[in-house]
Amino acid sequence: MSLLASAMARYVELSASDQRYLANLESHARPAARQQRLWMPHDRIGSLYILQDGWACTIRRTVDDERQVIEVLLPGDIIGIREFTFRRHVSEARMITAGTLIPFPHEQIVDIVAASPSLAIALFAVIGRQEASLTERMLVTLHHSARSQVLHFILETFTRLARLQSVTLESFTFPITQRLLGEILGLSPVHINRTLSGLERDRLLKKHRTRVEVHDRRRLLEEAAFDAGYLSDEMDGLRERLACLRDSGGPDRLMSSDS
Amino acid sequence: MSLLASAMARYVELSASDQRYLANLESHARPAARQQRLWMPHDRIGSLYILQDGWACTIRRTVDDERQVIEVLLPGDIIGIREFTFRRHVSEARMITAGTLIPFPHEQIVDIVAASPSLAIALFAVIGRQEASLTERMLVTLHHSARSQVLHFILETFTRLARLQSVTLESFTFPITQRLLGEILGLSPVHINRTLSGLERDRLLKKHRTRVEVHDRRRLLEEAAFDAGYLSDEMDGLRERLACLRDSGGPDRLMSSDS
DNA sequence: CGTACCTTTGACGGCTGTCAAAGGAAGTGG
DNA sequence: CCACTTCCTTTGACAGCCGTCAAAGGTACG
Repeated sequence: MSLLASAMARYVELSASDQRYLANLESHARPAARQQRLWMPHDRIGSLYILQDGWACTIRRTVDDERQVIEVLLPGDIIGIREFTFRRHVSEARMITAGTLIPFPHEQIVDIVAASPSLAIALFAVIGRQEASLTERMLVTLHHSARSQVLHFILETFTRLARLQSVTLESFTFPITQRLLGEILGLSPVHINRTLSGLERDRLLKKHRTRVEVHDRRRLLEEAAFDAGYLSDEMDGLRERLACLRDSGGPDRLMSSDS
Repeated sequence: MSLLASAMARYVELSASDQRYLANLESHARPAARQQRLWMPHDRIGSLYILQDGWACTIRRTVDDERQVIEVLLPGDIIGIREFTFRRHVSEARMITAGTLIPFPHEQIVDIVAASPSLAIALFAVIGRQEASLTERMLVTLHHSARSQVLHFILETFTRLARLQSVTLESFTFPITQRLLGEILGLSPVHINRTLSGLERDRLLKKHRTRVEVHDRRRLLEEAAFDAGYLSDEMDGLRERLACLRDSGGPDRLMSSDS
């Protein structure tokens, strides 16, 4: 199954035509350079991008031109789904590492929603998880120390990575500079540096270049106050209701606008 | 047109059957007391509520049992739309003032999405605005002083109110205690008090009981760094695409599960 | 090989939290 | 209608986390 299809299948059953549709979308992948910009604030909404490979992020700027990263995107995520109902972007989007993108026009969401209730609900689920992730970050940001925030973000990212590929806490890819980590958590790069030094001094973990090595898993989990509940795939009642729809013979017109 | 219908009609054209469906939903309104709880964390997802009258909020708790308000809901908002794709609530929801609620089972979203692409897209638009509001708060929270945060929240709330009823900046309803304002912005009630005192001392505005009176509109706008762009109703291309669907004769089965 | 960016370290200041206590307002029950 | 209780508001003192400024060394990319 394709990357996107398996992301959606976490939430709903995909019909054969749903899967064909998603596979077809993915057939137009193209490479993206490190730091490449996908859009800027005030740009008209055009393409959304499925991130097939690499890391990306969306960014907002304050009036003082400070940067705040809103979300960090990993393979399988849809870049821009947050804003497709707006006329213009408020955020900036760019690649963090080099990678691969699958662009598709934002109006196509309308076709997807019209043709497949299952995919529509899966999109709601995707957006809901993104939003939950954001509220979780807000909670940690407003009520915990810089140290907890750093640990929390590292654990969250690890958990998301672990669903995509085989990774171990002892050492995993983490291509986030200290400056960028500051822009994610809303902290100054100087303070991020002090915090990471402290974590290394206390033998909790070490970040070197583009990797993180966890040395004391138990204390890490303790201090991070991380509860993966908000990343849960579980839904309630919706799959069953969708099944009813299918049994009663809903329409299936997804491939009609196929390119 | 009903409250909910006009909220949705901001984003898409509603067919006669869409409007009938929403009007039918609203026929089951019931009163809700001040401070009434709608659900608690870990409750199974059951009803969503359309807020017809009064103010409500959703809340998350940190591990230290501090409270963080995630969203403040005004008449026309859907309480719980954020979490309907989860199995259990992570947030708490409760009324701020007394009001009126229209409950409906969360699975019904599936029927709506299956039957009306327009309503489905409108739901995406609603969720998108909520999320934009959240990222905006995050931006202000992480990069501006308590004073700016307070001004920003007051202006945002005023702007939302102004779309519902005729209100003037000079004096409008604001049933938020200083403690609650602290829980919204992630600040201590003590500091909220100092900040409000400062704003009153500087002749910017005065909050007394359940009202806010703005004395210096110009400086308020200046200091709040408020840009209403993220509350914009505008969409791009989606209405047109929905119109194409209608012309090509999509299904219309909304009233089939009517109660 | 040079330039730009990232990391590291020190000094200093300020915004905001915590603790504590008292006065005021509002809702409750008799 | 009054008394009581609870919650909200206000004020002062003090501490600490984190931002800013500055400078230097390290690393990577062109």
